[in-house]
Amino acid sequence: LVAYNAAIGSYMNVGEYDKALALYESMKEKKIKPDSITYNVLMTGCCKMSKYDEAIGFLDEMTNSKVPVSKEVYSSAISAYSKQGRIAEAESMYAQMKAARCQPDIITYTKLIHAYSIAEKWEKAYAIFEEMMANDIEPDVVSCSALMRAFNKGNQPAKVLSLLEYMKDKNLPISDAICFEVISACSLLRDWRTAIELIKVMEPSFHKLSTGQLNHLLHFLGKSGKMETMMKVFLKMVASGAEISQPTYSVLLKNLLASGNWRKYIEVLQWMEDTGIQPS
RNA sequence: UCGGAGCACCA
Repeated sequence: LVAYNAAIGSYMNVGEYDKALALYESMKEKKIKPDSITYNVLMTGCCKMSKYDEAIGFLDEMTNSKVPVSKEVYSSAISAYSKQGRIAEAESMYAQMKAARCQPDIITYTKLIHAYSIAEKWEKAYAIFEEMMANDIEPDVVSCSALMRAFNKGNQPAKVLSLLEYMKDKNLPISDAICFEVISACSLLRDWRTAIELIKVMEPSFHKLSTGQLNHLLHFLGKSGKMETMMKVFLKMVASGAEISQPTYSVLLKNLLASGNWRKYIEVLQWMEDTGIQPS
């Protein structure tokens, strides 16, 4: 059983849905009864490939064959529904979970918060967050970032900033995800000063950021007219030995052009050529 | 053996 579960999971991770399914069929032929882990692996695998209906299909098979539904499976089902925008069904899974006396944990709560963020219901997301705390579960950095996402999508940037204060009080680390949510919030509030301060705090860990994140940062700085800071960050990227690719140059050039800084524009174009990157 | 958020340009 364990070997089957692991193998099905591996096929799912590399996108071999048919092979995973074949294994599932073969285990049934051999009278090996799939357990809740088997079903959860199948469901999460389906979700990764956006096969949500198939995921729900496995949930049905699971309940039909009386396999007990674990909290992991409830959580996966909540995601499967919410990612399709079926929030009512996600809510009903949560209700069933409670009815089955299955204790939601921090991951379940985070998925619910995320579900409401997809559904653009920040009030509901916040209510889940409070429910979680009422159940003596301490928010962590992931649940906070999920709630921040919901706040930003609902145009509640001030709430993002107060959540940030809460996190500082609790000594929660400020992850890069949190940072980008806060930057988005500052952007909505046109509060560049707070954003720039935050970027300064992140500076020592620039080398850990992905290229996408660095480009996002440059994009934000440019958009807010902080050309000097943008160039400074860029030079730090170069100095830290990061691979600078064409999209990074595009962001720089676009912003320099928009701000009318054509001298710098030409200079950057020159750097780009020097490093052998073709302009698109 | 299984479950959670976030990541730019372009499209």
